[in-house]
Amino acid sequence: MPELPEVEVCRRQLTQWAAGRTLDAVHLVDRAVVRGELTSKPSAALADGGAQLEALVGQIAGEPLRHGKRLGWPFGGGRALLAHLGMTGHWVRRGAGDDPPPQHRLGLAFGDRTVWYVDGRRFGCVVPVEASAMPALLRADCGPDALDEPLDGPALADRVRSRKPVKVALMEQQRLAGLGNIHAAEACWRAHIAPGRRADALSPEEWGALAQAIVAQLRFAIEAEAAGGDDGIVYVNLGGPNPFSVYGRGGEPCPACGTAIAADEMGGRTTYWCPTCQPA
DNA sequence: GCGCATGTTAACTT
DNA sequence: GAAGTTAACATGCG
Repeated sequence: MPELPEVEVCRRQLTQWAAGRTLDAVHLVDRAVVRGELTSKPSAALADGGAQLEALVGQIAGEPLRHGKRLGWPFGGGRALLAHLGMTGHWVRRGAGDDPPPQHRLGLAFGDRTVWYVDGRRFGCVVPVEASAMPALLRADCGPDALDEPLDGPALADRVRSRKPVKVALMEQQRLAGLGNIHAAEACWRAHIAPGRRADALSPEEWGALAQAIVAQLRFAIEAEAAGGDDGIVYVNLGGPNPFSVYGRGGEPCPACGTAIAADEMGGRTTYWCPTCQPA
């Protein structure tokens, strides 16, 4: 599930659940979630991953940082974890004696509660690193954070301009860190820009509208998702009605004008837009 | 069984 | 070099 808003909600929950507390024990259920670098391949498991995590026991957890879709979580003793949620990763909290949630991969025990990393599809991972290196690794190969380092129209144009469709370029983390398939499409809808427009064909006004739309979309999503339960993430896109304006709504009426939402493949991902509000 | 899925990356083609 | 396509990773769901 995770794009920037989902990762930010995880960051806030980990802060609330663990920051300032001593890590009492580690339950490494699936060794493959500990990797030597941020990668979606479980086959890249770290050989001594268990020992690397055990080295954190007895240390005090700090407050996690976020850049784009990544987390960087400092611990005492000069250690830290980088984390990526992949496609299905999330963190939940349970009582120490409770059954862990299904598909639990890693548990971190703090007092009478355990924080579980859950990831059905196993594209997500944690990476043990030195705390001093963590901030740089956190943003390596990434553009500015789409929420915390917002760009104005001209700066956004400089970073995102390319011959690719604008929605595809918006998803490239080297240009701008944090947008994925859902929120890139939603931001384009908010800005009245067709996702298939070439990212070198937007006017200055359109770049300005897109810059504002990105921040508005991310703030909206974080606010909606932060309303989730205390013991686990409730993503806006899990269960319940679809909260998005165009994503996943092919054929349904546009919430603004009633035109049927269009769906097509773009850069290998299904893309949704309103042909009236977002004219080609 | 089939197609699809919110992420990332490598390999190959145009 | 830029951009598009496909596959791979592993799993669940409708």
